[in-house]
Amino acid sequence: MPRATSFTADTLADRALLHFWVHGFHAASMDDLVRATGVSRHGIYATFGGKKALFLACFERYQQTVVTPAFARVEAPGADLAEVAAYFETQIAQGEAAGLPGPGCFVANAATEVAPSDAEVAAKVAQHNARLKAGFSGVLQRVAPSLAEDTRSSLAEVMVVFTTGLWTLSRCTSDAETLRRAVRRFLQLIKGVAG
Amino acid sequence: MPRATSFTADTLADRALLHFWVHGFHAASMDDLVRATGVSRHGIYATFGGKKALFLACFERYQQTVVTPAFARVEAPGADLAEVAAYFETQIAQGEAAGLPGPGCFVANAATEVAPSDAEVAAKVAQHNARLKAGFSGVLQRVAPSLAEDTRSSLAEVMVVFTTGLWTLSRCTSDAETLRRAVRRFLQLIKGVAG
DNA sequence: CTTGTAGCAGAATGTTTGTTCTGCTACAGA
DNA sequence: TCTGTAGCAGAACAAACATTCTGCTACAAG
Repeated sequence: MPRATSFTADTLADRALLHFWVHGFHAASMDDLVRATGVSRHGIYATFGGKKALFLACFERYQQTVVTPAFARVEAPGADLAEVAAYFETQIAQGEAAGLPGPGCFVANAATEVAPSDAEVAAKVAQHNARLKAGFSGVLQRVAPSLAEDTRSSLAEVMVVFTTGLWTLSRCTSDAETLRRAVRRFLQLIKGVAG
Repeated sequence: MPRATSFTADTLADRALLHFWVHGFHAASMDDLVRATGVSRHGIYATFGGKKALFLACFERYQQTVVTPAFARVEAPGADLAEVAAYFETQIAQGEAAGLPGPGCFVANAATEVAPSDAEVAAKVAQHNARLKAGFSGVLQRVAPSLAEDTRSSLAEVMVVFTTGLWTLSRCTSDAETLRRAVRRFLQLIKGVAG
């Protein structure tokens, strides 16, 4: 029997994700990725087949390990705006921990850099945004059941837009406290309409 | 006397801007830029010195030819939220005219792709965001002079975040009408607090 | 029309990219 | 202790990249 592999597809994707997240797709070379993951070129190609496929795997992994845990509380039955606040806080703190300017949101980065020239990534981004909108919409339904459906829908859209802007700015703004102030004020605006 | 140049630095930057705007920095090769601008490699290098310098010139040019005209009405004395609405509409329509998914905002794109690894670009992005905030803050001061200063400041921050998200989404969302709905709803939220 | 300057197109250069290949090594079974 | 399978590190590769160079060409002045 030959020796076992020293990594799994998931651990490889996790480490590559961190690198793509900070540096983006084009600026991350395979040499960088080999260094960052500790996995040989051969290992990466044998596992995923290429750079683009690795990127897509990282996208999936980001959903599973970052978005789902952070957004689950918003999607949970009974969630209200406090859960939305907690979601924002989690992601801002994550950027802060990585040393600001933070990496922002992997999906928002991919939307800007890769999606315009890649239909596969664009579809995944649209799917992610739809998920956010559904989550926010659920909270609004709970907090303000008397709201008309199209009002709720457009408010959820506003929250998606705000969320996206937050991650874009957290990539180049070195002041997490300003972002926190904006989040608090934004949630007050929503509360003003929704209850 | 030799023949005159068939382009000016400004027209060259204008054409390169369009290409960078849609494709981003890394995905735009010099070959692409030569094709897109109609200016020879020699001409580009003689005028700006390199790809990075060309990109910075495009940034400057974007401020002059896109941001300043579109944002001037917001910065004008006497501007109110209708001018903010017009600013958003101008940029959404611009994306639509370019064929959605639109190119978004050149600055927001640069913030995501280039700023994290380039201090010069990061500084320009920060400057741009400060300008937006100042413009929005001026409108709020006019519309709601009774608001406390820190309330106005954080509301302006919220508007900057929303604006940034709007351009990021307009790059991958094929539905300008949804963005328009979100803009209308967002301005209603602001009005609810400010006037 | 001649002339000479400087812009132009495209070839050439050296580096870096993504990808593939090769020889060696670790290690589970006999 | 042997054996052979399969992972590993690094060399090797072609393509693409930003940049530089070269010979030709257009054109304003005389």
